[in-house]
Amino acid sequence: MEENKIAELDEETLFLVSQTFKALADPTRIRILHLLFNGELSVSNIAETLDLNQSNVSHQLRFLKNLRLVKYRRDGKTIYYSQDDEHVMKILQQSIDHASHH
Amino acid sequence: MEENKIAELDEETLFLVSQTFKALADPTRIRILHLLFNGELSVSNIAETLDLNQSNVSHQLRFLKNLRLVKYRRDGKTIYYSQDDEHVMKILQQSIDHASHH
DNA sequence: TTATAATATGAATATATGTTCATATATATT
DNA sequence: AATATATATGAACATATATTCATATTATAA
Repeated sequence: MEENKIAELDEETLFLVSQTFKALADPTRIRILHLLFNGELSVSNIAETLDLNQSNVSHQLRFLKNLRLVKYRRDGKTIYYSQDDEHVMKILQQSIDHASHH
Repeated sequence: MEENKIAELDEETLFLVSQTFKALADPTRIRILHLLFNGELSVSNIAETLDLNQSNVSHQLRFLKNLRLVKYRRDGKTIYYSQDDEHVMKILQQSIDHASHH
């Protein structure tokens, strides 16, 4: 029988994983993603709902967009953001559930 | 019918979740936890294996211990660390698998 | 074209974080 | 008791990060 040895961690995977968790490591970004559970929202809508600076929200959304955790569509002057990574959203949901039971 | 509305995020849960993901957001800590998939290891063993400063490993282990992601036992001069949060370790494993397929 | 609204961007800044260095603590050995 | 080994700790430092401010961009409406 072979040992159930865990595979090596290559540099690229390590970077990707750490970046993804970094996205989830900030309260503001968690709140934004948490909001997007309910569906797409405009930047100003997110900012109002969470009582955040528009610029701040825009910066954070860019961060999330670069990691492809969210996507957007434009409708006139308004840009609607929505989730774009089921796996990460599921992990976030699980972790919130897990943490909220304490 | 009611809408499937997502519950509010209270301050404490938000903090806990962000802290947990912060633990997973650093490459060094990911490498340490990844090593611990295979079982308990001493501080010096971790440091050697990952080619890290002993002090650095010690600091990171303290961080992980404070979040109860790892636990330790002493045997003489040696202290052995091991994983202590199945849920988080499962999430890490999933995320590594997910990321390594790209 | 001018004005208005929604969003994005870059610079500035304060704070957080990761790592190293020097040293302290705890245990074992002689 | 003196020495050696394993780990922990605190200070220092460099870098990263989150937020704000001022302004640019893009699209609509007057």
